[in-house]
Amino acid sequence: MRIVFMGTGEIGVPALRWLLGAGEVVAAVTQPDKPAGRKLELRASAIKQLAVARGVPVLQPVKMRAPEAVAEIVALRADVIVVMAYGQMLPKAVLSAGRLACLNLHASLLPRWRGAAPIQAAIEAGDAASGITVMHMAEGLDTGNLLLLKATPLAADETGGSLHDRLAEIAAVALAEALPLVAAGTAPRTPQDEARATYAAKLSRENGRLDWRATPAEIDRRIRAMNPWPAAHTFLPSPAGPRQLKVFAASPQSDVTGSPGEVLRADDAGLLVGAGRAAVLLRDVQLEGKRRMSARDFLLGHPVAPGTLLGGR
RNA sequence: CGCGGGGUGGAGCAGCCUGGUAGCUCGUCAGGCUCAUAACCUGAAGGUCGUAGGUUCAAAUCCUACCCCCGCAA
Repeated sequence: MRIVFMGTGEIGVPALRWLLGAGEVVAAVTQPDKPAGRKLELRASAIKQLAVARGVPVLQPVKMRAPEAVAEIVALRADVIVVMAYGQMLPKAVLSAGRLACLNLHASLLPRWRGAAPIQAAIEAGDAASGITVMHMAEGLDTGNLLLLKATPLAADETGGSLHDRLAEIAAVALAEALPLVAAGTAPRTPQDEARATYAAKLSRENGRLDWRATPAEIDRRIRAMNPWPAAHTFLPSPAGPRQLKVFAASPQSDVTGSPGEVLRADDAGLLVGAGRAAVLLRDVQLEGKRRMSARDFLLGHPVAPGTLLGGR
């Protein structure tokens, strides 16, 4: 089977790796290298790096909708096109460029959490489970007919990072189950229930801003969802002005009461901060310019007096 | 040359501007107090102050180059 893999994000790596071992990957299509990192050096996507390492041809069209780009894809005469976290909407001409199918792997149980940030959305919403959906691509945003879904329960301490990594592996397994069905012509094509569709918009740093008026449980979910990126954050007052403090782990404290954002206690256990009508214990933090560390270590060198108000800027 | 913070005993930080005995909070070890303790008291070990040069009588501190870590922005 001639397979074309289209993807950019790290989450697609296990799926591509599985494909490389299972079939004939005739090309990997990924976003152009972009300046990234502190030096703004050009960086190749994780997908490109893997493809190059395995000697698979790489295509990096700037605009997928451009006629030349479409022509390039069509010329590959793919049997199946597999898309995961590619980062661009695909024109109809590309969707139909796969002889048997054009599949998309999506990191949620569709139709819940269509869109760019389904992983974080599931955790922040407190969902009991997430998963991978394999669907036949359609022109809309994650609206294709369903082929199969593989669910995974969310742990109490689930983070965006842990779920991301797990779903990446599940995606490979899901693909391994879906591909034979496609080859046999027996792949299901179940329309999504539009009424149950929800959307997870692309994240920005603002999504990580902590609102201390929220309940401890909500704050904990946001912190876990945004860990490690874009990371939940608040602001710590200092003589030089508010400094950003990222929070990577915290525990809700229902038996403590404090006003929103007020530091109630700072000790070996961490920073106890008023949240909603209760409190949250910050255990893993990172001050801007510093490395991530336990709240305990942080406090050794950055004493925070009880009464300090977090969040103001 | 995208902007900025930082590299100081095991950990987190101060000291640097205004060169001249290495400081703080913890940790570790030993002893003491205590019914006991993560509490308290006493003492001890442990540092080429990122690397390489330079200035100086003298450099953690000033100058130059390089390496590494991190925040922003992408």
